[in-house]
Amino acid sequence: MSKIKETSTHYENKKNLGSECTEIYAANLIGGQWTLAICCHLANGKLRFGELRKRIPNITERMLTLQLRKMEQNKLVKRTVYAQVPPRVEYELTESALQLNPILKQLEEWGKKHRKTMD
Amino acid sequence: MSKIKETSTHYENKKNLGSECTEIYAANLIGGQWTLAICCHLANGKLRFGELRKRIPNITERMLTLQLRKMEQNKLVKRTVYAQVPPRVEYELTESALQLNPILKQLEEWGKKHRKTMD
DNA sequence: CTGTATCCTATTTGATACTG
DNA sequence: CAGTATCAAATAGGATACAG
Repeated sequence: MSKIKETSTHYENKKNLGSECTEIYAANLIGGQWTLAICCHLANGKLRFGELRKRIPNITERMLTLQLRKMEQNKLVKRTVYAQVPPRVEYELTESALQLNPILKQLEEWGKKHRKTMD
Repeated sequence: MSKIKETSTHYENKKNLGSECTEIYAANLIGGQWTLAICCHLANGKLRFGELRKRIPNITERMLTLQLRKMEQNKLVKRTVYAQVPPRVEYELTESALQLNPILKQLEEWGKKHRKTMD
């Protein structure tokens, strides 16, 4: 999740597609490899960093951090830091992200049906 | 869109996420950079290769071909070749892809609202 | 017209070690 | 506990030329 170079054609294309077409913009928000996995696990309430890490198989600390930061920027998660030793940080979905849930449910339904047509 | 190496951890992770969680599987299907753009333009009926290329700004022939092939594999588009000279190839959305449309509409609605919260 | 082939750059993800 | 830093691998995307 390195910083995207703002002069590349690739960057331009992605930006243009997203700004012209809102469903593309939305798909880009949830399209990260771990984004929806994190959403699933936060759907039932807030979790700490370490809890998320344990629940999501194979994710590295690095990727978890990067995804959470990106989702925070995109206003999909809220991050709360408690001034303690040892540190305690909790993550939860924003109001906006919660409104995504019914849509994801439908996507899941569609995916189940579609999968059957794939054999 | 190079061939994915089936021994990499990256590949394993992606596969596992997609097979456990159907909404992730579905999101992966529509997550390509040009996938939804192509869907939009095919939503109102079949189009030829060249028509698609003209309507989608900045896409190269290479990327259009790659995306269409991927979508064909994923059973999102149907490809019809007419045995003529010069060649004529038409693309159209499959039944299954058409059922995705209402969901994309909702995603679009959500995106519009969400965008406002981003300032 | 509808693609392929080749080469190259950009971006994402992973492994590992380390810090406050 | 909750991250960062660094380096390397893998994947995606783009430019251009060319073929059936």
